[in-house]
This record gives sequence, C-alpha cells and structure tokens, in this order.
Amino acid sequence: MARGRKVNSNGEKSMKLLREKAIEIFSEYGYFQTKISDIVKAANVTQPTFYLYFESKETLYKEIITEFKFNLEEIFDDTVNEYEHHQDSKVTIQVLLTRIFNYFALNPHLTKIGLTESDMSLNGILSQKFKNICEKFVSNFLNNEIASHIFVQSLIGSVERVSLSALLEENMKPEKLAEEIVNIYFSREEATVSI
Amino acid sequence: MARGRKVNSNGEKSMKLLREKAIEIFSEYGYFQTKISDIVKAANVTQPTFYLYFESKETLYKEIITEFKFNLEEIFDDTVNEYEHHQDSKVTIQVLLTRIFNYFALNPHLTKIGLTESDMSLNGILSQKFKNICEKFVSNFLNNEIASHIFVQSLIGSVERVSLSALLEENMKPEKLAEEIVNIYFSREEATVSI
Amino acid sequence: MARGRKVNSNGEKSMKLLREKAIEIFSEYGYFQTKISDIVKAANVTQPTFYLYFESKETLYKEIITEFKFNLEEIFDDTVNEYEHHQDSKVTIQVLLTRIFNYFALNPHLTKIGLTESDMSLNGILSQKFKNICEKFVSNFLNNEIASHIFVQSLIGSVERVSLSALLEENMKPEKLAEEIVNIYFSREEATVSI
Amino acid sequence: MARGRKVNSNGEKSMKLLREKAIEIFSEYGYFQTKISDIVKAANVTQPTFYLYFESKETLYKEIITEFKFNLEEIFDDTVNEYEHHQDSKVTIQVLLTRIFNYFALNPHLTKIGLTESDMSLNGILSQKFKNICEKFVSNFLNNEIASHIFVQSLIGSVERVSLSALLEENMKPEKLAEEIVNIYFSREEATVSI
DNA sequence: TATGAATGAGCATTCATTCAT
DNA sequence: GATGAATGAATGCTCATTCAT
Repeated sequence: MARGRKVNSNGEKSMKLLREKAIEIFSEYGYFQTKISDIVKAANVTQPTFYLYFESKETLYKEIITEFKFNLEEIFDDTVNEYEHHQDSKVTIQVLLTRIFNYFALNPHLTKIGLTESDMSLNGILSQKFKNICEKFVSNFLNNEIASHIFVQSLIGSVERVSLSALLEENMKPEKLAEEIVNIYFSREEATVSI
Repeated sequence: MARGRKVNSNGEKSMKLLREKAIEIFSEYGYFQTKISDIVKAANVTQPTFYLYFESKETLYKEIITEFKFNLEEIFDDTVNEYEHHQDSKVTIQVLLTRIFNYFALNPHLTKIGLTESDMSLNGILSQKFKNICEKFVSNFLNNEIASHIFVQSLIGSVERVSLSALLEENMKPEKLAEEIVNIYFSREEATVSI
Repeated sequence: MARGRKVNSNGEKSMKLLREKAIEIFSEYGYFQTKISDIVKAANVTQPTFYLYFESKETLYKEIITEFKFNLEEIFDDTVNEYEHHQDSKVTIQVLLTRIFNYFALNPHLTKIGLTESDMSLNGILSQKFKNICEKFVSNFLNNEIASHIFVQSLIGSVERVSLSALLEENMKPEKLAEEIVNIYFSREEATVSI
Repeated sequence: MARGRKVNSNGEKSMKLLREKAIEIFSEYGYFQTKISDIVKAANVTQPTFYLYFESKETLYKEIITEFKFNLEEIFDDTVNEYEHHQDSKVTIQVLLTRIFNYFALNPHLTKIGLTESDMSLNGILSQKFKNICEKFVSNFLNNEIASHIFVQSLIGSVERVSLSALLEENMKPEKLAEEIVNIYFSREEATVSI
C-alpha cells in the first residue's frame, strides 16, 4: 500500500486542521472521552501524523486551554487599558463583558472547553482581574472585604453559566447578556448605561 | 491474606465504606481518573468486593449523582412548601440558599462531584425550580421574559461558583454566603433580611 | 441477617436438587457457560452449599459424564448377556438400540451432555463394544477389517445424531428409530425383524 | 522489544498468521479454553495486534465457522450442479462425499471446529441439501417420509463421526471412506460404483 | 510530510472457591 | 446443614504512543 507524503499535502494545513478538529471533539466529548483516533479520523490523517505536530494528547489540550486563557486576558487587559481613565467602572465592565461574550460566541468550542475544564475555570483566570476592576465600584456600597470577595466570585459564576447556557446553547446576543448582567450587578441606584 | 470472609466483616459496612471512599476519590480525581483499584484500596477490600455491592463503576457514579440531585430537590421542595404563604420571596430564597449551602458544607465531596459533573450541573436540576420562585420577585423590576431568564441563570451560576470557591475551598459560612447572594440579587430597594 | 441451617432443610435433598439442576443447566449452556451461581440459584441455595456436596464444578461435571457412561455400559452389557446365545445379531442390535434410545428419552439432559461432550462421545464409550457385536454380522458381507471399522464408526455416528435430533428434538419414538437404523445397517438381504 | 513497527512487518501476513493460529488453537482447546493470549503468543505478536485485525475473540470464531460453512456449501452446490443430469444419485453422493472428505483432510483444524461446534454441526448446514439429493434414491426403497428423514440424519451422523475419527484421527483415505459410506447407505441391490 | 504496523501499560469485570459465623 | 462476606487469579479489551518505510 502506498505510503509517504500525500499529494497536495501541506504541513501547516494538516496541523491547523488537527487543532480545529481537536477543539471540536474535546468540546463535545471532554478530554478523557476524546481519542486521538477520533481526532485524526476527523482530520482525515493517520495517527503518526498527529505526533508530527503535537507532542501528546495532553500537550495539545494544555495548549488549547492556554490559548483560551491568553485570549481572554488579552481582551481583558486591552479593555482595561483603553478605559483606564473612564470614571464609571460600570461602563468599563459592560464593555468588557460584551467583548468577552463576543469572543465566546465566535469561539464556541474553545469556550466550552475553557469553561468546563474545572481545574481552570474563569475563576482562576479572571478572579484577580475582576477584583481590581470591581473594587472602585464595589466599595461604594459594599461594606466589607468579604462581601466584595463574594461579589466577584458571584459575578464570575454568572458569566460562566450565562455563557454556557444563554450564549452558547440558546444563542442569545452578547450585547444583551452583558447588559443584563451589568443590570443585575451594577444598578443599585442608577439606570443601565447604553453603549 | 486468606480467601473468604474476613473476621468481623459486615456487608452493610463495606458497602457504605466503598461508597464513601468512591465519593471522596471521584470528587478529587474525577470520573475517568478514578480507578476501581483506587476505591477498593482506600476501602481496604479487593476488587471483586466492589462488584458485590455495585454493578459497575458507571452505575455507582450515576447513583451518586442521583443522590445529590435528589437531596437537593428535597431541600428545595421542602423549603418552598414551608414558605409557600410567605409574602416576601426574598426571605424564602435566603432560607433556601442557606439550607443548600449548609447541605453542601456537610457534603463537600458529593457537592464537588455534583457541581463539577458538567452534564448535570445545578442548571439542569434547579433551573426551573428557581425560575418559579424568582418569578414573583423578578416581575417587580424586570421588564421582560428574557431578562428574567438570564437573571435565573445568573443566580444559578453565582450559587455554583460561590459554592465551589468560597464555601468549599475557603470555608466561608453558609449563612453569610446566602446573605450576600441575596443582597446582590434581591436588594434593589429594600434592606437585607436577617434570619 | 439470619444464617445457619434452613428450616426443613435436608442435605440429601439439597444435593439431589443441585445435581439435577446442574444437569439441566449444563445441558442447555455447556460446561463453560454454566456458572456455579446459576446452578445454586436454580436450586435455591447459596454457593457454599454447593461445595458442601461437590468438590468443584469440574468434579461434578465429570461425575455426571461418568454416570452417563456407566448407565450406557450397563444397558449394553445386560443386553449382550441376555442375548448372548441368540443367533441373529440383528435382533440383538435392534433390542440394544431400542433400550439405549429409551434410556436417552428418559434422560434427555444427561444425554445431551454426554453426546455433546466431544472429549467423550459414544465413540469412546461404545466403539469397542459395538465392534464386538457387529463382528459376526459384518463378516458376512464386509470383505475386510477396514470396512468393518468404518461400518462401526458410521453406526455410532448415526446413533449420536439421530439421538440428538430425531429423538431429543423431534421426540420420535425410540422403537421406531431403532428399527430404522437397523433397517439401514443390517438389511442387506433379509427383511427387518420385529420385536 | 521496542514499540512500533517491526522490521519487515506486513499486515496481510500477520492477519493470516493470527487466523491460522487461532484455528489451530480453537480446534485443539475449544472456544472457551482458547485465550487471546495463546493465539497471539503462537503468532508471535502482542494482544493489541490481534485487535488490529479482528473485532473480538467471538467475532473471529464466528468468521471461522462461517468460512467452514461457506466452503462446505460451495462444494455441495458445485457438485450437485455438475452432476445435475446424472441418472444415478449414488454416484453423485459418492463424488460429493469424496470431495467433502478431501476438503476436511486438507483443513483438519477448521473441520474439527466446524464439526465440534454443536450449535452448528453438519446437521444445520447440510440437512436440507442432503435431503434433496437423497430423495430420489431413497424413495425407491423407503416406504415413508419419516424413514427418509431418519435416513438422512443417520447419513449426516455417519459423515460427522467418520470424519472426526477415521479421517482426521486415523488418517484414512477420503476416497475409501466415501466408498464405504456409500456402500452402507446405497447398496441395497447393486454393487458399489467405482469412480 | 506522511503512513502501515506494532506495542506497553493499564483497567474493568468475572468466576470458582473459601473463611467465619 | 447452611449462609454472608470476601478474595485470587484471570481475561478481554483499549488507547496513547512509536518504529520502519
């Protein structure tokens, strides 16, 4: 049987395809129920080809998680920098959430992996960053440190669940979701902002 | 070790021990990384003993998930029945959350399994029930159906994340957590209740 | 839970019941697919009780095979003795086959085990005996040793298959079967005998 | 031994070797006493290699049985077609038996499996076909339906037993066996044919 | 660059058998 | 005479990974 390089084959392409298929399948079946054989079948290559581009199943998975985390932090940092001098943190947060939800909507499989992967979760990635942003706002009406800690965790939980359900499963609009969450968390006395 | 019955052995006890250890180990390592051999080692019995009491690894896991779900629904239904005629749904919810958090605190391993098991999640178990309770309250200040849907999902996400982090990892008090969550979600105009 | 001797229990009875059920189940499922747990379940006792009466699964099976073989040889020897001085071996054989088929019909399960158990088969049990009987008759029209050897094997094969199919599955009459077989094998020039 | 492809390894060859060894071992020890580990040891490969070529132990066994059955039916049908217009069915049967015995002699292990596997047996495979061929001949001297049914079963039993004993164990000649069987069953008035 | 062929290491499950009561 | 509880010893099968081509 013929062996060796496939006609029209192209390393860059194979690698990208493998990663894409891996993300799809990981997101659907989870790490342990995803077999290398499934991934390569979906990418229409053989198992050794997988190892041409990735060190191992675990490495690829970690790369994917890292990519998710990296993108998320980038969105976060960019937004914060941009809005650094904005006086109303509520606005910042609504913009931030809108961008995050938009990113999630554009990368549903990657997001499902990132949010489901319990060892990581948004909590690990964003807890401190959210804390910083919320601080100013929160200190206005929350009387103590503990309350604000819980406030942030609660917010993160909301974002996680709403992302998995309303956004990814029910296809609601990112903007709408961001607005509603901000409404819940940051509308004690004022009306919602519109951006 | 010789074959046959151990001195002072007792089936009821062995089964309970196996289930307990299984819950601990499942909660720490997850379904796929938990081996029957780990469970029986922890319970100090051999593998066939496991199959004396449980049909399979999968069956046991499902039993455990079902137990969690059942207890949670029971807490929910009992509380709702008890507070059926209470006029302030905020109070009902605060009591409910307090009880749920207390149950979680008493069953940390089981809770970790239940909340981590993505296929189920609180969402699946409690979404509709929470929706019913929140409805009255929510209609007061949320103008539409979609907003209230997101409100409920957000609340569930908050409970999930706060349970996993503040409650189980940081050992915060159930009462405190319930109070704070209610403060976030149900204190538009009024002050928090104390129970 | 209560342990110890069952009310009305009786060793002799348990043992007999176990053997009977074992024969039934062995005959239906074969040695390897029959589990001790099946046998004791059918006899409504527990596994250790089995070992009270039988050394092992294998021992019981061998006992059963031996019983079959013994009975068969007894029928054979009795008949041969009885008809020792009969001049027509055709008659002897028809009587013999009738008795064998009758025994098979009365012990269908045991027979199925005995005839299916390839390591034994009628061949091992009866080959030599049949040879002796047939000899006189055979020498009349078979010219050589080899032919008579095949003649006997063929006869045994016929008895085996007819027993398993026509007798045990289709419930044909033992007498009829014996007559037909004799017709096939011993009716060169003469008419069939009637007994 | 290192992992990965062996020097000069060749899938086709491995698969064939595995099947051959499987047939040998199945025929010697039977289905239940044959372990995958025995088969792969004999073929000098490891267990996963077995599963590279066969779905399961059971599947392979069934494939083997099917192969036996298929070959046998082919011999049968070819012969019958070839001798369709021959007037003497005795000749047809003698040719047929000769060919069957030759096939058995060339495939002793496969034959042992096929004839021992009680759920199938020649009876299941050939009963109806033999019935058709014998019909013409049988009607000449057998007065009724039942007698002819038993005649066919008897013939099949003869073929089975003679194959297992005289042919495979005692290495008698296929031609000789066919001749003798025909002599027994089809020589009422005439002499045996020689082919 | 890519594949055909193979393997190391592990894991869930089964079953005959045996002790302690 | 009989049982509840337990175990030793397999055994089929899977999967990530790796060599030779």
